[in-house]
Amino acid sequence: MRIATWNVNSLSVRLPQVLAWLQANPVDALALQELKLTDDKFPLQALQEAGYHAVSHGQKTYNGVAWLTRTPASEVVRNIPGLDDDQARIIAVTMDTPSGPMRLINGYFVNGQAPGTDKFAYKMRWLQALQDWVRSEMAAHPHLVLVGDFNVAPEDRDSYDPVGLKDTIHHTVEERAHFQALLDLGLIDAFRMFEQPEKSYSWWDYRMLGFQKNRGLRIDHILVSAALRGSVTACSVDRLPRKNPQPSDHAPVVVTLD
DNA sequence: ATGACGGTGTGGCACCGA
Repeated sequence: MRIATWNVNSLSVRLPQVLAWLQANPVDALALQELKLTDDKFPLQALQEAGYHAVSHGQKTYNGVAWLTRTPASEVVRNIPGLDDDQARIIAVTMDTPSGPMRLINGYFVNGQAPGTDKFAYKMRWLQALQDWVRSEMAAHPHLVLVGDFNVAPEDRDSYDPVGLKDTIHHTVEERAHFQALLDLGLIDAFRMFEQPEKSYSWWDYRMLGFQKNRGLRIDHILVSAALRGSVTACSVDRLPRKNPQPSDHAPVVVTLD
């Protein structure tokens, strides 16, 4: 079984690439972020014709998340329960698998702009609410995967310039502590379970030849619960879509489970 | 220090992303 996450930076623009990628990579579930469209504009039919069920939590202009699944999804939750949030950043579903139900949480985490700003304070509040909610989700669902665009580079090796960017957004002690707190709940960073190429990233700035120079960040993650750890056999970034004409600035991350 | 690129909205640019 394969599960993937991809920040597509506008599903309207990227739909042909998503369909092409799914044809080449027929994963069992794909989490999308930054749809930048409302649910009434969600391309449900095209995705169904590609063989996927889909549930979305859309929003105009910004944010928006969705799950595409091979089998129908149930127990759909949109946004963090109890958090008053006008931004569409979370969608969670349960998917039946051969080894039982699996809880799939997809997040488009807050960017945060810069430490000291209102947006950074919102990021901290949001991360705390997420942590509290994920804790309860894990108690209810032993087989759980938390994926998405975390907007956090967990360690120095996840950044092309950890010295120059020290304490800037994605690199702050506070953001990294929140990422660590998710690991402390018992989640495991699937990507780091395996040997990886040095300077592995999932996002590259559109500007200044960021991708060509591999000036990127690893901010898109797949975390798995302890009960799933033994079944994870691979996890990697697929850089190919970043080479497309009109690419998203993010590349998909894929995990394989037995 | 700033902007660089790309997407969106309703515009002649501003805002946001990371």
